[in-house]
Amino acid sequence: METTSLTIPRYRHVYNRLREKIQDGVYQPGDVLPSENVLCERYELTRPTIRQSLSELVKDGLIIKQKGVGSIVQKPKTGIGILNIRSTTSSFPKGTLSTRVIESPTVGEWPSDMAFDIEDDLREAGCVSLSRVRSLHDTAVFYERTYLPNINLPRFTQRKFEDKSLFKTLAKHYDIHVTGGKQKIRAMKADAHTAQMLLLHVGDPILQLEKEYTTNRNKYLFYASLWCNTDNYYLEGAL
Amino acid sequence: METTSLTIPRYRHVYNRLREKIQDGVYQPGDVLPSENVLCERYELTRPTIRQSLSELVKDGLIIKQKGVGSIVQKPKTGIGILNIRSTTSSFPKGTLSTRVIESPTVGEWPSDMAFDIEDDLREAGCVSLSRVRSLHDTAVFYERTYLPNINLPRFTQRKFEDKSLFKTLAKHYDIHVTGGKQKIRAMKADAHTAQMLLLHVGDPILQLEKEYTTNRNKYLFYASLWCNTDNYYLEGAL
DNA sequence: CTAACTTGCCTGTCTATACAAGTGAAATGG
DNA sequence: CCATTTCACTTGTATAGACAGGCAAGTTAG
Repeated sequence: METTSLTIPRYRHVYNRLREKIQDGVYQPGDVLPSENVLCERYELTRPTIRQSLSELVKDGLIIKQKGVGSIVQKPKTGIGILNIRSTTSSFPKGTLSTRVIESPTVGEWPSDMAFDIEDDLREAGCVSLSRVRSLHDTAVFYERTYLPNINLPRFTQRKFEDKSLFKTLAKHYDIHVTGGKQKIRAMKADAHTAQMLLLHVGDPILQLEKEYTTNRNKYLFYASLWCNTDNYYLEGAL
Repeated sequence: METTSLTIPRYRHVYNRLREKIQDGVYQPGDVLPSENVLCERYELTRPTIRQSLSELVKDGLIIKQKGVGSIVQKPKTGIGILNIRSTTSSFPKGTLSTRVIESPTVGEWPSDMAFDIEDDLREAGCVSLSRVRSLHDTAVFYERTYLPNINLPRFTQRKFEDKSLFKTLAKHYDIHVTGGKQKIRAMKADAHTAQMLLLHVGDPILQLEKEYTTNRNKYLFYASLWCNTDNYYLEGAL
């Protein structure tokens, strides 16, 4: 019997609430969040749990903590927040990012020029790939190709990703949660295809990211390649 | 009275030990680290403390954790590990990275084109800047300019950074520890000066990083600009 | 021999508590 | 009025223990 853990951890619940309040402007940049002890009372949790929520906000760069002072809300990012682990869509305020699906999910082979080594199990299972272009304020900012192992993903190729994020789809329908990963970054010249996708000229400098995501499912990794136009927007992230 | 905290936290001590053992090959890639309970006994600490050490190793991408299995050692990075918070020198095995000082620490003004807003206090204090070129296997991989506020840094301009890292110098002589930060990344064409530093041609695609570091000292921030040649080495980091 | 079950080990989550140490404002004393 | 001390509040570090849930190997029943 598969016992999917549909209960989200409490620290994540608090993280979500606080993040909403920061992104909605309830807590303004420069403000100090309620102290850890106050949050303990408010959410009826103990301090280690609250601290775990706050440390996730630090990871995202939404707050910084100062000993003897508190948790200070940071100014929202002006660039593209895809350096950290959150899904792309959740890195932007609602409505600012638009997505165009170039290639719907298709079953096929793994690409030959993967930036990461993949295990034989995954290679044999084959690969589901899709590609999208994301735009910010009507300028194409990045072109993304995602590769997932074709294991236990019933009806995946028929799903739509227009409005939903891939991360949420994986979580909701397949109980797959991203737990971590690695990335590689380099600068390169745009080739013909990428230039077309990002509305640039061939040879323009673009930024390439290769990502490997680990999940709660043992040995289930998936991959994404991104090409970014950074003429107007930096990539941003916390250290 | 200044009471400098010269005792390092225990979780950091364990982190350092484990990291040494991983980088020295005592624990090989694919190996499972001793379980948390075993580490508790070995270092005579409790599990939350051990877990904090391990979570730092996860941040660095040195291990990943798998529920029901353990902490699995990852393959060492083949690229440049400057996306995370560690100092540049500590991101490389000893002896692989060479540093050439282009401009020794000099007191002057802040640059006019800073990627981050700086507070008035810092601006008025003036700025100490230095620049270095770092090479990996005889190829120049990045050119780095560092900017520090000129506050309480006696004899700083006379110090040498040839062999020591800036992070260690700040920690040892001034008790300044880096606690976090932000970064911005973009792709651009090399200008004349950068091309000369990195032995490239003008117009070649290079990667630019702007970093803002926060420290344990209240309101003491410092900054670094990096230009990277990613022709041969990716930038790598954990998510 | 194979499939189902049991068991032990492992990490993930959470509680309850304690003390150390940094910060800033209020109280105090000259 | 100003400098110093005190104090309340904050986060940082650490202990001790509990229960859940994933994983793999060994055991047992068919």
